[in-house]
Amino acid sequence: MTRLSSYFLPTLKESPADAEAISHRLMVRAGLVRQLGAGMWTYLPAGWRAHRKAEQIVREEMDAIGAHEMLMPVLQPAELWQRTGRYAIDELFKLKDRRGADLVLALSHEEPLTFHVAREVRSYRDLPLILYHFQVKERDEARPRAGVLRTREFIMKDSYSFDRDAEGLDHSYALHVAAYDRIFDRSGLEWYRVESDVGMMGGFGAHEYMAPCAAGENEVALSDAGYAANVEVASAEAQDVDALPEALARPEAVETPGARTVEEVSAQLGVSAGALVKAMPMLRESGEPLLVLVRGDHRLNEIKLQNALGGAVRQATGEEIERLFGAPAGYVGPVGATVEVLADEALRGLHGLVAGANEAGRHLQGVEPERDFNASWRDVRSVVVGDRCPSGATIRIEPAIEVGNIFKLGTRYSEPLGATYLDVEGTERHIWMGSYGIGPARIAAAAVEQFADDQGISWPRSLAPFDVELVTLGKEGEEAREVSDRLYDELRAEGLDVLYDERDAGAGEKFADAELLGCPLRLTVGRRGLESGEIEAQLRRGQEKRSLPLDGAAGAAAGLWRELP
RNA sequence: CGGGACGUGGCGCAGCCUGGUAGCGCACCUGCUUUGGGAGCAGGGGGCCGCCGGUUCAAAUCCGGCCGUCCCGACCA
Repeated sequence: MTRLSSYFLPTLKESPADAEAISHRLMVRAGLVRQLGAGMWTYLPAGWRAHRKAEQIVREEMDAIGAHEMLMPVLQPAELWQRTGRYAIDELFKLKDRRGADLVLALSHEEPLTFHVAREVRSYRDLPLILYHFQVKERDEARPRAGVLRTREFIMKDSYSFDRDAEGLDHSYALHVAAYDRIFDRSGLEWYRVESDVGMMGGFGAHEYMAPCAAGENEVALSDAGYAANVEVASAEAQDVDALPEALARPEAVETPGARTVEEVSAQLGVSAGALVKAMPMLRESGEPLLVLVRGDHRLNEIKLQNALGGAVRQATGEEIERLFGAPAGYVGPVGATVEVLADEALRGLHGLVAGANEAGRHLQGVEPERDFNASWRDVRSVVVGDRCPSGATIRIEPAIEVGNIFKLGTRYSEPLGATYLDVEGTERHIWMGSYGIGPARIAAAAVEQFADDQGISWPRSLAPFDVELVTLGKEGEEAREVSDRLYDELRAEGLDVLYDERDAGAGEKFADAELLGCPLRLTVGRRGLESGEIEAQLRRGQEKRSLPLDGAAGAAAGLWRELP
């Protein structure tokens, strides 16, 4: 029985002062969630219903690819994490029990599941296997934000695939791609599957599922030709530099006193930023200096750089620049450089460039790569709007929230945790793994972000906390109330989840609350409609109103509901 | 972790500069009226002014420290 008069749905007329993101404001205002602390959120009954709707979609599609649901603890021995090297992660909550034993709160569950599989799986006959659970994750986030979008504790569906070899992993990965595509279609979201960085998960090969929305923390590069990648890894053909200076027979020095930045140099010399060579002094993990070059109007993408180098790099400090690169910051350049030089592909074939002269207050004009300096060529810049994707279509960039991710882990965890099996020949081999996450809370919040209007939330049918909100304007003892009570039972008999607003409140207040909560269909029973034998249906998305004959209204409403987005 | 802002009934805010019995709107409770788009009138309840310390005859107000929360950036399985 979900009668609003006895339900816990505390709605707010005004947004909390500290709420910025649309989903943050509306989910609080609609009475779905409440904050307990930074990055710590309570789901109130209606919010939890939406969360569970998302979970159920995920559960059904995981089961459909033969995955098996289970449950693992959040509290875990630190030792497992020390073995995989992930104990050092800053986001990992670490604690001790009363005897002083080291424990962690899991931020993901590769370690415990691999531990179990290592002990139970012996033979190739036990593989492949896909296991999953919905469990709380704990992450000591540097900055929780945007309500429920980035929290320190959240529920995640994480599944893990265990295969005999790389081909098996490819198959498990493909199964997940298919399942995830269906999950996000069913959830009613606008979404993209994009190429992504593997990040701290390790492994090789990854995609992210992104829901475009204003509050998104990620940027995705997209093209009409179907290109879709996180800008962290996106690759595209650069636009030409307009007004490239004319080529010179050899580099010529020019005085550029005080000009250290691209803006200052291009202004002083009157050339476009794209005609400059931006030279960034970096240090590899080993301490080896490395000079990285990108076009002046481009930005270095450190993730792409690290992936290209296969190791970590960092920017050199001012002191290191003078000592290892032989020039003050702002005047370092590739011509005559004594360190390793790595150049971005977008510089290839250009001429008439301006680069640091490796002495204070001077730059070189007319620089030409490959004639005036040698470098190894890599794609290490961030793509920008207007670049061309591999199919030649124009790149656009949209903010988006990551709602799911899939990783090919390989033997990243099976090796340190000893997860092996015996193959047909009796040879011991490491299990090939994949890991796959989905955040139901983010699915719900992304839906709020994508479909909200001035009146409030507008849920997709598949995620709404209730299918129908039934608003009665009749009071106890009146005909309209009796009709509403009957309709409530009939709607439930049609299999619909109904929130019945029979509060002793004004019509305006009820309508406003219904629109704020955002159930896809609102039915209104009032004296006015009954006089002509009708009740009113309002489709939340678009707020179109229709009259339904009172006779057979429940069946008609159910039919209407089934056609909603 | 760097930068910025804010902590005053449940929510949104004023009061602080210039120290002197804490206020407004919404919400809440009671009564009457009202009832298809956040009603009206009357009455009423509720605040360690984030915490600790200092200055002062006197601190929401001035000073110091701490804690908390939000925003930008860095970071982000």
